[in-house]
Amino acid sequence: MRNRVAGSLELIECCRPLGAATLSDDEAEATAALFRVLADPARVTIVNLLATSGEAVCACEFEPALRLSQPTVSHHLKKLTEAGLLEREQRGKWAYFSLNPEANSQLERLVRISEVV
Amino acid sequence: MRNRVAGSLELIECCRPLGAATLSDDEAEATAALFRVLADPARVTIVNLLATSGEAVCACEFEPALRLSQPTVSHHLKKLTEAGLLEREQRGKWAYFSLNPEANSQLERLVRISEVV
DNA sequence: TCGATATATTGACGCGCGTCGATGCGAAAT
DNA sequence: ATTTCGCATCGACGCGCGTCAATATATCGA
Repeated sequence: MRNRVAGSLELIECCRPLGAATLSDDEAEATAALFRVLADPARVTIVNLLATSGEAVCACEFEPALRLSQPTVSHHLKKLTEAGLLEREQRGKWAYFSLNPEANSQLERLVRISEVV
Repeated sequence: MRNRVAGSLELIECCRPLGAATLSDDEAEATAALFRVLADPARVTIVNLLATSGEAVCACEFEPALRLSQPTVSHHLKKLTEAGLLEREQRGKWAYFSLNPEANSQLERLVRISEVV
């Protein structure tokens, strides 16, 4: 703090002190983690493709759409699934992915950081 | 694509081909860039503090609230300002920051990637 | 003008992440 | 059982980012 002059009791305010944070350190980290999952153009595209598709999509379809190697696509799908945004379903030897129904509410939670609750 | 067996005309579909992406490469990158700006707990906290404060806040207040050095706080404030989420105002030797009125609409744009337009 | 204070910039360091080739694993087909 | 195919995992590489100390810049007060 810079509002107390050394050797004096006089107070010099540069501004009103901030109230306590409404987000704990853990909550801020969790929110940032969710943002981090979507902070990549490939993962944004995957979510958008699934949203416009409306149904489960085979993993092999993303490779040409993203123009990325198979291990990289698998890596992105795993990150999105771990974050709870995607659901994975095994059909024979194919893996199908779809948007988790709770994805929208998770994203809406992100927007609330800029709104007074 | 893997739906055509070599040496045969038979088609084996693993799934219906995806339609064209509704997001261009540039749009996906721009969306990811906005996510990336908020993919840090310090920046999430800054936005949240400004939202709950409701008014402009002196830069010096963030240093104790975030428990980060002054150069690091300045770095985060710059990133948020460059992204159009914050507005900067000089008052004497103090720098005041506030939420850009367009911040909410920018964040709402992010949510739409998971919704069919 | 000179010193003090607030903020921005620079340079450097370490860590995490996106990416790929190689490999492993499981399921289906022959 | 063996082969083939789809996907996951591993190991490695390069790049970008968060962080800080040091320094520069700017503004105010004496």
